[in-house]
Amino acid sequence: MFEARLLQASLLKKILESIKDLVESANFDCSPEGISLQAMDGTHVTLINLVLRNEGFDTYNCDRSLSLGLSLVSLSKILKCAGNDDTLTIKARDNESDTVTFVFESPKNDRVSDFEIKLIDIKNEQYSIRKSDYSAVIKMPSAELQRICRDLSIIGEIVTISANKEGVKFSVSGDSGSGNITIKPTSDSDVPAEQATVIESKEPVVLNFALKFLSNFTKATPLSPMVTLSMSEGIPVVVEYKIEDLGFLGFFLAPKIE
Amino acid sequence: MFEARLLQASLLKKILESIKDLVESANFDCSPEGISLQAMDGTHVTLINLVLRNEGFDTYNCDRSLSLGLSLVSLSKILKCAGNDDTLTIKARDNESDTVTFVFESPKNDRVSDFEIKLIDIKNEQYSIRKSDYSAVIKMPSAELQRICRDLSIIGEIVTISANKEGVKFSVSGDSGSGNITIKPTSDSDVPAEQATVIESKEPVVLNFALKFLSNFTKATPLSPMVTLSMSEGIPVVVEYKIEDLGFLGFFLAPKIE
DNA sequence: GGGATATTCA
DNA sequence: TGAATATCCC
Repeated sequence: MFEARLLQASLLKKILESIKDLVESANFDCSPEGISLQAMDGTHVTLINLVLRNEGFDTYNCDRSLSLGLSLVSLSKILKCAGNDDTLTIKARDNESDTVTFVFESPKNDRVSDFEIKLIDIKNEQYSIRKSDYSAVIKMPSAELQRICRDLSIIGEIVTISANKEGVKFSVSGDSGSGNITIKPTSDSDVPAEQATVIESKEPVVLNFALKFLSNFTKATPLSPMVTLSMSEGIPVVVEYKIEDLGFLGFFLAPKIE
Repeated sequence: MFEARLLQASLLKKILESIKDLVESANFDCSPEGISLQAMDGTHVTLINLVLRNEGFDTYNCDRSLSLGLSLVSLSKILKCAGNDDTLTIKARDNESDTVTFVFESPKNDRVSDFEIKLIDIKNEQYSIRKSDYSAVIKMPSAELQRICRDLSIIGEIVTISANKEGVKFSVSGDSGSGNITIKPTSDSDVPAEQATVIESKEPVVLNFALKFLSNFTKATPLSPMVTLSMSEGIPVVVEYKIEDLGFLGFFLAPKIE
């Protein structure tokens, strides 16, 4: 028996909005510690790494680990049926059951909806997610990254991110011209630390990425006011959104080699 | 000579939006008491029952009864030409005339439009609308019914409505899974009576309906903040929207027999 | 009040 | 199928 109750169904809604266009289906790995999901897109360019720790749930009961394979499109459809302030309870029997139940309850408890989704058998690939000692780690407002990706997508398809101690430059060029957006670490001491842009740079890095994917990642913006980009030469960038109290949603994107 | 003046042309606009996809043409039966319309869809699954009482009109003159047969699609096209705050005057000569005139006037009276539509000869079938003593009568926010129909349409095509004193359950199942939405009577005394969900249940009922039609009925949502569902085993459900001061728009839908 | 999304019209 | 609009959410 697995049962996890989340006060804000909208959290999972936002998570699905930001991953459903990247991956068709994935296993939600439920263990006593929490729920996690790792999945790669069809072209194996991006990897999604979602971690939701048990402490972040209103209630969390998981006797033994189980993998819930779900169509992310179906799940996102069902989550659209949740009211904006509904709570969510996820219920699954055990490994033999072939469905999982999502229960939404309105704040006043005058409306309860439950949806059953069929489970899909997905072979559980283990992706090695190694903690690297990144050359550059940038913490910045997530809305700003979203805006940058949106703006640069108008110009071209590939963005060059150059980071050093002084700042981070996002460069793009296309048929109609080219553009650069540079952000600098926050110096204004009026800005609270949680909202400050911070660059930790061990050595300068320059990497190219497909804007299409980066833009897609920024759909997770509603999850967190801040985002971190971790980069090293030759390995995937990590774009990570903390999910308050619960965990985080990370996206890995392999750089384009010219 | 028939002449009826309505302060809000938008009311008739909303009425037509919610019925024009169900019935091609219908008779507007004008009598000294008001205007009424009964019509069935082509497949004889739904019946529309519209009542607009004379008191609700700004002015209302009708010497003797007459039936105005109109193409609802044409009428709805013409009503689209009305400004949002325009008043509407409906004018018809008598039974010999073959047109009816719709006059729109802007609030400041600086713009007057008039449209003439050809009358159609439609044989006036009398549908027996018997007031039944329903097993369950549910009054609920119309937006909530609309939301429920929209959400459940994502999952499947047939909804099972089960009503008893405790609540009303809308159930649906489809390829990807199944879902139930249950609403309970309002217990919160802070909610004004006009906005409260109320269930009058004589005996439990369980009925199946095609969601397609129910969803269509909910296009009438802009007419009223509340809607009532009246149900008894084996007879059509009535979905009724009160139209303030004027009357009501009711939809009858025969249940699906399994 | 601005952005995003859902619905409607062309 | 795309664009404009209306509604909802932030």
